[in-house]
Amino acid sequence: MTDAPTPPQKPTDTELEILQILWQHGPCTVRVVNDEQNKVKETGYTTTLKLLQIMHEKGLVTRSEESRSHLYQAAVTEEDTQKRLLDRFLDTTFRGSAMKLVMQALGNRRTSQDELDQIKQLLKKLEDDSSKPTP
Amino acid sequence: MTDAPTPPQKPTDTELEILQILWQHGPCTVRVVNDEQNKVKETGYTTTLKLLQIMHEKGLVTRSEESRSHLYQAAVTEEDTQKRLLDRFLDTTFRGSAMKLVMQALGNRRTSQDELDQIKQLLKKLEDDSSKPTP
DNA sequence: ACAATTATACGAACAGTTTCGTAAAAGGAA
DNA sequence: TTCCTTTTACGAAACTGTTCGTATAATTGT
Repeated sequence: MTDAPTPPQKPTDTELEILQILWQHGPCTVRVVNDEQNKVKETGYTTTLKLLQIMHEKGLVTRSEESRSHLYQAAVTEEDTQKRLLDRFLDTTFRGSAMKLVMQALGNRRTSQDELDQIKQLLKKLEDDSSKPTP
Repeated sequence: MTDAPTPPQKPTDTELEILQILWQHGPCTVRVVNDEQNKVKETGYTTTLKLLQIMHEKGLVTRSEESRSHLYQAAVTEEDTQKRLLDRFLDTTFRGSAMKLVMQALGNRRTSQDELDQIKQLLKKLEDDSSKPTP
């Protein structure tokens, strides 16, 4: 092994958009990523290319150069990234109060009964765990 | 009235840190804000001053120039800002799924029984409301 | 009144991000 | 082969956000 042990970098907004595309599509060529971006916002092809190259340097994506069109792939999982960003967001915006955030998130948006049930289930589990923390 | 009807701007990270200080302390002089910042991270006085001036231009803060040391005050409420930022964060990071965010937030951090109770109460209220949406 | 301190204003340097023009290499079709 | 298309690589411009040096004005103390 030579390098890139941990890529604990905070992706920028645009980088996150690209990661979303990669998470949803799996390995993609620059062309595919660019097409996806253009569905939302006009973006030059070399702009997308450059971004992917930079993300590669940062270790956010890996790439296969086997075929002429390189295949880019997310090097970080969606959940890890969400967790990292959520931690940061919670601290900077809600001063660490998960509860305030949860209350706002549930209050602001319409949540389906099915989703509410899932949350209730999690709450029950959290309460059970807290009664026997270290088994 | 002349201007500044709505300041719907997304504060930068540093601006948010300053807003937090203003929300916690109420109207502050540059000196006070700078002292607070220095408790966390060394920051030059004129750096703080410049930031506050820019935030003033953007309409994020108001200022009173009555005394020589101007008094700066948040022009946006903490809750409005949290709501705005949460909406954006939810879309960019969790693709709009409030549930996924809530599950992560509750799962990642230790939440007290009291807080869990508050959330359960909110869930009950949400379920009640959904049965009679428009009274 | 004078010096020292403290404030504001302003502009410029710096760093990071995003965009794009242009060149060069690779491949495919005529 | 030669031409056309697609791709990568590279560098520089355009932006944004942050930091700070310096000038100037107001205030205080001696």
